[in-house]
Amino acid sequence: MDLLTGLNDRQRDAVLHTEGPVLILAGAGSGKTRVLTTRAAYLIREKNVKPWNIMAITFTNKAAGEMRERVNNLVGMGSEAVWVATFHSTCVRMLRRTPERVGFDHHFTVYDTDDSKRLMKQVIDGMKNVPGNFRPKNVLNAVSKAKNDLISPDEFEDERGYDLYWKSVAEAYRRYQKKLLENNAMDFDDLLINCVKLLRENPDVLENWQERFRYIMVDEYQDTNAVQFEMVSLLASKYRNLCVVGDDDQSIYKFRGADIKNILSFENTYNDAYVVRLEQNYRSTQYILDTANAVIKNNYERRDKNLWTDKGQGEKVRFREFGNSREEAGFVVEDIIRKAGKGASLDDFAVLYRTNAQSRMVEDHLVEEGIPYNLVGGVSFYSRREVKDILAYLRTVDSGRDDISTARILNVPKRGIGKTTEGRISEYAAEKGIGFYDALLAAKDIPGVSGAALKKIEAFTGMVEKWRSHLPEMGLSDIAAMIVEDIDYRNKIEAESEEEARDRLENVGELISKMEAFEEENEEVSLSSFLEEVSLMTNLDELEEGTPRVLLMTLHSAKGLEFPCVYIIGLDDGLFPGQQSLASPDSSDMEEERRLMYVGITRAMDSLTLTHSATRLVNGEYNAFPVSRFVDEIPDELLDSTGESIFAGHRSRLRPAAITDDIFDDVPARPAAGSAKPYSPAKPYSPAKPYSAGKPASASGSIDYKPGDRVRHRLFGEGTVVEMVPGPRDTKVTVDFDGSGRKVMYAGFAKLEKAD
DNA sequence: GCCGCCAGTATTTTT
DNA sequence: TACTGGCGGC
Repeated sequence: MDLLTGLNDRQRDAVLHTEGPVLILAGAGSGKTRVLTTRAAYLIREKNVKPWNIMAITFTNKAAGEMRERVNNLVGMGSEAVWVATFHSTCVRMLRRTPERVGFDHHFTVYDTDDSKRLMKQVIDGMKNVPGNFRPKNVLNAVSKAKNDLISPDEFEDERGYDLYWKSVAEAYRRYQKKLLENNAMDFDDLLINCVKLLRENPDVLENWQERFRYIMVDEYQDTNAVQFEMVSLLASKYRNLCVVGDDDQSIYKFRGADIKNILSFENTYNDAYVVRLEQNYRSTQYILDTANAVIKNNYERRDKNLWTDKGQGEKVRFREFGNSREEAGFVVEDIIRKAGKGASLDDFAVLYRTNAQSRMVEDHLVEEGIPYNLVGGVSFYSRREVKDILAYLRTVDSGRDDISTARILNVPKRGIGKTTEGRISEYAAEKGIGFYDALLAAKDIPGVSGAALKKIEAFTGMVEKWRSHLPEMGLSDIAAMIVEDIDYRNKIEAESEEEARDRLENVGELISKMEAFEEENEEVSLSSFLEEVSLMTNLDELEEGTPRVLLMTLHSAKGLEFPCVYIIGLDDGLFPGQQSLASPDSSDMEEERRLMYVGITRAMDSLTLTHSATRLVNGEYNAFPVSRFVDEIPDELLDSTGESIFAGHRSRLRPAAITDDIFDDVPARPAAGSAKPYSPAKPYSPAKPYSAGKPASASGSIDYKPGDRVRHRLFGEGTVVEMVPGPRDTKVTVDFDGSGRKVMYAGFAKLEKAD
């Protein structure tokens, strides 16, 4: 039974209990992925379950990827038949088999948030008598909420139609769904909803999938919403071998429709459920865990539990206060430098914050110090304009029913087909009940489309038809290259904006490389399959390993990750917990913020630092904030907060770090935080590309050294340049450091100085 | 049809 | 502060 060696009793229990409903309450860092993967292997090896009868569902591609790899390693032969996928890709795969059952054809496309917004805008523009303040984003939010609760447009109107505003939302919702169907497209929510619909309305299909998935495991169960719950329930209702894993304390996606009650009341839904609690934490030190426990126990809506570890006490959790956010960020960066100087790898560090805007200040300091970092979040590669443009071309070529994509590129790059013409075409399309692209093909019959416009439209459709005719024999990267060539993208984009052109073209190049890679990795490549994979990608999936770098991300993005050394910045009442949760009459909003804090604390393995800034620039104006209440919830004996506060009363518990702290032993003393200096804006800089790990903020820095030269680095001291390789964005420099050995770094980031 | 200016707005976001 | 979207002038 070598599978079970190394597991603790509880974990073993969870693995061995294979039949019937099982709830695994897995605290942070308690080895749940290991349990899930071992469980799959155990089912196959010891219980003779066929690999294809096992399904493991996760939320992120990343989690699915990790699980896949570990299952492959444990199971060996046949492991690829185990179904490991995200909710959304599971739905796509199920829907692709029989899309006609829910009114779609095999080429259906998946709309991302941007596409959905465009569509909703079209819908609203086509409506009369809309209320003021009727913006696509707001309407879409309401619609998404309704969808997550499985409420149809009609039900929505029945429930809330008495109010004029909500009546309009219901109408927009209805029209939006109709348009999606006409465009043969589904938004993210629809993937789940249509999947549930497919299973509910087609007993034969349901039966088929139930037979296929006899053992179902769901990861991060606390984040499931009503639709996901329904989908899992349907699939599991025949064999009832449903094993869910989660931690109610880590439920942080309520705003996306996640319902914590799904995990809290699992035993009510399945009254014969077997419950296993995993409470031994393998990640953090005792001080860190005690801190996490102290904070989370203030929540009412949770299952009581107590995480423990045998890792030892460790260091106390540090808390530092500053007068402004610049000092706060400066401290964090100096501290990282200090620790890195003592031998820590930059990969050991993560800086976590509540809102994305907070990254800027830290980025400034990192850039200034020449420390590589990677920002998770922001604009993802696949949402960049130029990438979406090319993808829209591909989608148009692929299906011709995706009006949003076709409309997007009709005049991109500019070819003189403006709003007026576009309006006439969509009007005609609506009149005839045909698609936008088909209306373009019939442009000559459209009244009001003049000779010049007609010529341009025909040139456009001519190109699309040509590309389409090449589809059968050409690879998709070749098609893409052909498109870029035919539309003269290079010149057009350079004419538009000299400055961004280089970046844009690089991104387009990268997209084509990704296609080539996709063609190499997959046996059966079609344009549709590529577009499908891409539509379900997120910025978290673009995180590449490589040059050691500090990670910057929101607390939300950090869930599921761990780091030896974690900084949580911005512990200000009003920022974290946020203003809305403070003002909310619903205590569950504050509880969600607290869970977020819990998630943040439990990311840390050995070292955790919390910081607070008394003043902060928010939305362009200065605000003063008290210390976060979450800090107050940590008992004094767990905190290293160095002295007492010089702030008058309130919650501050300490004197500013600079006065008593030895942390700044190698930097000039700075003024006390209490005497907050007036803010001086940081010097201008260009932010790093979020998706390009460790690449430089500005590649333009002058390089005055060459292989063989002696150079000096901020962290590693002096060394000799061994090699310099120019890369797409920056030059990779290899240096043999006298003290720290050989390192590879990007020139723009490393800020090497010539030493002689 | 295109470009530029002004006004409005601003958490978190697995897919 | 920083970005986006709408509208008016050319």
